[in-house]
Amino acid sequence: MGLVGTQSKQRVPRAVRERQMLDAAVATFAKRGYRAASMDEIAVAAGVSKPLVYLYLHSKDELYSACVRREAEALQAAVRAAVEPGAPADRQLWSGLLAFFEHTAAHPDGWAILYSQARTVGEPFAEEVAAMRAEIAEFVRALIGAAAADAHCDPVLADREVAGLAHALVGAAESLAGWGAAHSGRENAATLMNFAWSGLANLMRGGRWEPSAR
Amino acid sequence: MGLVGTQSKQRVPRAVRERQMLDAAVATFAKRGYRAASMDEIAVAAGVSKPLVYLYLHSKDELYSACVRREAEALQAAVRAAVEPGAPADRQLWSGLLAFFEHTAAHPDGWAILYSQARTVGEPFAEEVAAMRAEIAEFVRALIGAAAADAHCDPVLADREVAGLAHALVGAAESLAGWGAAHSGRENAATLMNFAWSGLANLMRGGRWEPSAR
Amino acid sequence: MGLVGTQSKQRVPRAVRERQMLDAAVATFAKRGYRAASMDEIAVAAGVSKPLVYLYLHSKDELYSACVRREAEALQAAVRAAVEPGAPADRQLWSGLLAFFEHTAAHPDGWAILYSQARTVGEPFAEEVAAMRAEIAEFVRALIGAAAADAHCDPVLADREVAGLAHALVGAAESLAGWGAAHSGRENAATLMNFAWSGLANLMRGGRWEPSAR
Amino acid sequence: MGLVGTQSKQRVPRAVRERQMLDAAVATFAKRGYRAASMDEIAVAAGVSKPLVYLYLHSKDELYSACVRREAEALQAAVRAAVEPGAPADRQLWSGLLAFFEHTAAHPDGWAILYSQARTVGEPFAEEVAAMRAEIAEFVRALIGAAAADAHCDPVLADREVAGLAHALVGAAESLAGWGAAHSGRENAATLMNFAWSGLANLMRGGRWEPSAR
DNA sequence: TATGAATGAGTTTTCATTCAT
DNA sequence: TATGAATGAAAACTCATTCAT
Repeated sequence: MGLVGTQSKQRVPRAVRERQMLDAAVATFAKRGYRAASMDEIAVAAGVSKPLVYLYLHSKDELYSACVRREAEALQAAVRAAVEPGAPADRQLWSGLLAFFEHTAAHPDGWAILYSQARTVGEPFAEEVAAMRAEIAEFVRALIGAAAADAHCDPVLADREVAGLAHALVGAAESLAGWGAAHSGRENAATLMNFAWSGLANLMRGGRWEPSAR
Repeated sequence: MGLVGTQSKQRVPRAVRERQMLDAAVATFAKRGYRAASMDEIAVAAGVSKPLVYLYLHSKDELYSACVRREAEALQAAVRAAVEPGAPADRQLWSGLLAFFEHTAAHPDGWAILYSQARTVGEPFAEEVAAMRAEIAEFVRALIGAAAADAHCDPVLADREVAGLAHALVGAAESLAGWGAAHSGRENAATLMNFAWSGLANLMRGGRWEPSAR
Repeated sequence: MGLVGTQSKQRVPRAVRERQMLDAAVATFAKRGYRAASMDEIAVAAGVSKPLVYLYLHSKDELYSACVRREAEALQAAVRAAVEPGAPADRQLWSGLLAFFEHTAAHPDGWAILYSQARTVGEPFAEEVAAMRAEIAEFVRALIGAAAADAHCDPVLADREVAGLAHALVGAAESLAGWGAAHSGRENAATLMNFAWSGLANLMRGGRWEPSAR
Repeated sequence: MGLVGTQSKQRVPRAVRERQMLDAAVATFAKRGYRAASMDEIAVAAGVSKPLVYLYLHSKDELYSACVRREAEALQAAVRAAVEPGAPADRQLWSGLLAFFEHTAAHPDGWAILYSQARTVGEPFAEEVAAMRAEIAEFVRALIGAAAADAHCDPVLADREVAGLAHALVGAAESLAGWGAAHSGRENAATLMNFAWSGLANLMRGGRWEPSAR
């Protein structure tokens, strides 16, 4: 006794324990989903007793919210850190996408919580996730807007159209992140840029695909 | 007694009852999510007793699977019916997208089950949904491949690249279907075509966006 | 099989089951108190499973409220049935007290719920009990008022004074009911009448005990 | 450091800390009831950590018992101090009642513990309270007995009858203390004396109310 | 003297599912 | 075909209590 590692009831500072719990919760929620994950399982995964989880995180809802907040902030931080503010719009978009795919590939459980699980309607944290998604979409929207301004694009794009494009791009990225977990972030980012960028460029030049256009 | 409308415990043919139950289940699952929806609530919504639901649909899982199957088939049928086999690829894509957006807008509960709810991992029907999604992606992939062949596109697109594009397109459509519920299917479809088609066209011509391209 | 009494899972009509549950709940709450009584124990005492208790009575709170309501109504009915409306006030009071003591002696558990347990502050049914007590006090107050009017009592008794007397009488009766559970209702009623009635009579004649009166 | 008021973990003598804890416990038990009050809440209210409460008071039960004991002794001391041993019986009763009502009005939380909460059967301190109540009743019984002896009351009152009267009086006082919290102790005491004393006097003179007495 | 960290045991409540008719 | 009656199993959450410092 007295040796490091001999602890039976480890005494660990609160901050550390909270991180352990969040780690365990993210993994468990990712694996099972919100409703199917039990507090019991999370506590076991965290290596503590259930009451301690409640003492620190208060409820299943708050625990999930804390997970979502942490993972969303990490993702946003990664993307934001990657983007060089002064660079041309396509460069910015590329950097952002690259960071996005690399982060989600590196943190699949966090991504599962943000994407697959948290969409679930009816749960009390739905707005937390919706807000994060809206923020990301707005970020992309601003990028597209800036690019359009750069290009002096003539038949100005309607706001609603830009917003729609942003949502489409976000959805495409999310889908690729899920599908392409096995592929490198660079490949995914390139796919999306190829897919989207010349479409955007064309749009900005005033070109439009017309349904009647045979 | 015996008069039409006087019976309280109606004897209704099995097929009709089953449809009532599926309707109620789809609505309830869409509103609450799989776990949160209770068989009690579904039975009440269907206007029958719980044992009858079990008699016909056997279990919550099977019930949900039946819902997913029905809604997935309806969506696929709608898309397939809209596409003219002989038409040029862009025309086919346009028709498919239009049908997709119109169907999801017309059946938001069905769409919620396919998209939001059913993604939830860990649930036993996850594969049902994944399969449907894969089928749709494959359909799109085939379209793109056909278009590429049409265009005699020279630096042949890698299979993996085409699949990635297909997934991106599907994700973009899904995202738009959720975001743009308020907008007309035609608008959404146009947005996506503008967004995606010239990118594809450009790709087929061998143009590529390059990260190094400053 | 087929013999009466061979049931393993008895099928009993809802009304009967509800009464069984209320009986068990009254006994258990009386023995343990509201918080200390567990739904498990009540279910076992009622000879059913816990879910059935919840199916019929919805929650511990509602269950307790139902108990209080039932016992309060029974007590009030017993007292009210015993009082002859036209009789002189002392006669009415006597009959009421007698019925009160006999009923509480015959239903000690019900009385425990109304008196000992239900006074507990902080519980959500407190007002239910307070209301019943107020109703009884009001009934007595009316009796005293009527007696005073009968007696043409001269220095009219202040309303507040009458109300105070009524509360004192109720408290005395409650105390006796608890203490004198072993004694006959008739004895208890006589004790109270002797204790209280000539005091009232004296008051009505204008006599008052004065603190200064050595 | 070392300056008065600078310490955060105050070193306070045991006696003082114990009083703080009892004060907090009395207030909390009064507000929530025995079961609903948590040791956590009490510790917070006392401004100390939970282990310290256990160090000094050992368990929830013992803590509650200590509260009951302290409040009961304070009430008894107040009543006893007010009664002049040599005075005539009615005078003694008057002084005791007055002190009782004034003390309970001044210490409503203490009274709540003794009266409302502690009656709860099934809890391990029930006897503590019952003992106190018995002691008070005995005190009153002695007073009545003395008065009867004073009055050379002829048809000697049976012991059981005197005890019953004492209990009735105590219950009346308790009821008034709860109902009449808003009224002055003097008013309440006067109400009771008027209510009870002439009844007692009459009894002692051999007068009895008879059920048959129409 | 004083406390942050930790838990075993128990609570109320819900739900998918079945039996007897 | 249809249902009222019934339950096993498990979930979220709380609490009195103790250990290590």
